[in-house]
Amino acid sequence: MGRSPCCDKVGLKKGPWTPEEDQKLLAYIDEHGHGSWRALPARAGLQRCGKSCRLRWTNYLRPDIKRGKFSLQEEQTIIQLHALLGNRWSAIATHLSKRTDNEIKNYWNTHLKKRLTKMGIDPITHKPKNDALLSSSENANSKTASNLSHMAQWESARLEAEARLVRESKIRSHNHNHNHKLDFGGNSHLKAWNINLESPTSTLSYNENVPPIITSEEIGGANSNINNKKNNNEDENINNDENNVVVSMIEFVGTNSSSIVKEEGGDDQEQWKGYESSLTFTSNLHHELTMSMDQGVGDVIAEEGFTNLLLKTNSEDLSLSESGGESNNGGGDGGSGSEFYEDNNNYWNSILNLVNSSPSDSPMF
DNA sequence: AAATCATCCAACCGCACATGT
DNA sequence: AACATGTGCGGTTGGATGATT
Repeated sequence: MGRSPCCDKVGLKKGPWTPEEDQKLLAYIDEHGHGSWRALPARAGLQRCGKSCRLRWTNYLRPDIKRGKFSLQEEQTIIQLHALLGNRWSAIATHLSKRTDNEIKNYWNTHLKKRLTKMGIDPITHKPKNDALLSSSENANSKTASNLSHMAQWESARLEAEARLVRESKIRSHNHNHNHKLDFGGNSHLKAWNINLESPTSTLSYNENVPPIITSEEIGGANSNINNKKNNNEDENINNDENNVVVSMIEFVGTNSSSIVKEEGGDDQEQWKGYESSLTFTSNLHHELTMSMDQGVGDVIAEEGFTNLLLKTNSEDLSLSESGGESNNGGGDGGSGSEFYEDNNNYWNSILNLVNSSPSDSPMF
C-alpha cells in the first residue's frame, strides 16, 4: 500500500526560499510554534509542504543556529565524534550545540573527508587506507571486515574510557578520599556493552613493540612528519591548520591510550600505528576494568559538557605538541604528566557520564 | 573577458521509526 | 494487528559562487 506523500506535490513551491517566505514562516512559528508541520504551511500562508518548512526552520531559520566558518576545535570534535559514531550526523550535532546536522554533514563531505583522504586515512574507518586494502585482500568479505573493524575501534575507545576512569579514580580516591561513586546500576550501558576480550569484533591486535610512552618530540615529529610529506608531494596542498586537526586527533587518541603516535619512516600510515594499537591496547585492560567497575569505584566530575571537555583536551594536546611541551602516556605509569593526566581524566569522565546519562535519549547507544 | 572547472551548501528525496486510530 | 500519519535522519542533487585557465 505504501504511505501517502507528505503533502500534495501539485501546486506547491520547491527550491530556494524567498525572504518573504522566510518571514512568513518565522512570524508564524514565533506566534504559534510549529505544531503540526503538515498543517503549518496552510496556516502560515505558504505554498510549501510541511517537510520543506520543517527543514527550512531546523537548518536555517532557527534562532539558535551558529553559522559561518567552523573553528579548529569544532573540526577536531567532528573528526573525533565521527570516528566514534560514523555518519550519525544528528548524534554528532548534539555535541556541537549550535550547528545543524546538515551543516556538519556538508562540512564533513566537502572538507574533512577530503582532508583525511589526502592523508591516506580512510574517512570511514579512520584507519590508514593500506590497512583496509590489506584486510580486504585477506578477507573476501571486506565489507564485513570493515564493519567489524569499525566496531572494534568503537568498543575499544569505549573500553579505554572506562579503564582510564577506573585507574584515575583509584588515584584520585587515594589522594582525596572522595566518596562520590559512579552509578553502574541496572541500566548502565557500560555494563551492557561489556565485551568479551575474545570477541570477534576485536580485530585489532596489540603491538608489543609499541613503546608505551609518547614524548613531546615524537608528537612534534608527527606534525613535522606529515608536513614533510606535504613538502615532498606536489599534490598535497593541505595547510598546516588542516594537518593540525588530524594530527591533533592522532595525538588525542594516542596520548589517551598509553601508546605512541609516530614511528620512524615518515609515512602517514606509520603514524597511525599508534592510533590503531592504542585502540586495541584498551582491550587488555578489560579485566581490570570489569573488576573495578564491580567494586563501584570512580569519581563523577564533568560539570562541563562532553563537547567542551573534548575540546579542552584536544586544544591542549595541540598546544603541547606545538610548544614542544611535555606529554606523557596518560596511562598512569608515566608519572611525569599529571596535568595532562587531569585533562584527559576530564575527557574520559565526560564520555562516561555521557554514556551513563544517555540510556535511551541518545542515538549513540 | 570568457570559458571552464571546482567548491559550497540549501534543499530535496526516500526510508525508517514512533505514535495514533 | 493493520494501517495512517508525523517526524527525524542520512544520502544526494543542483544551482550559485569562486577560482583558474
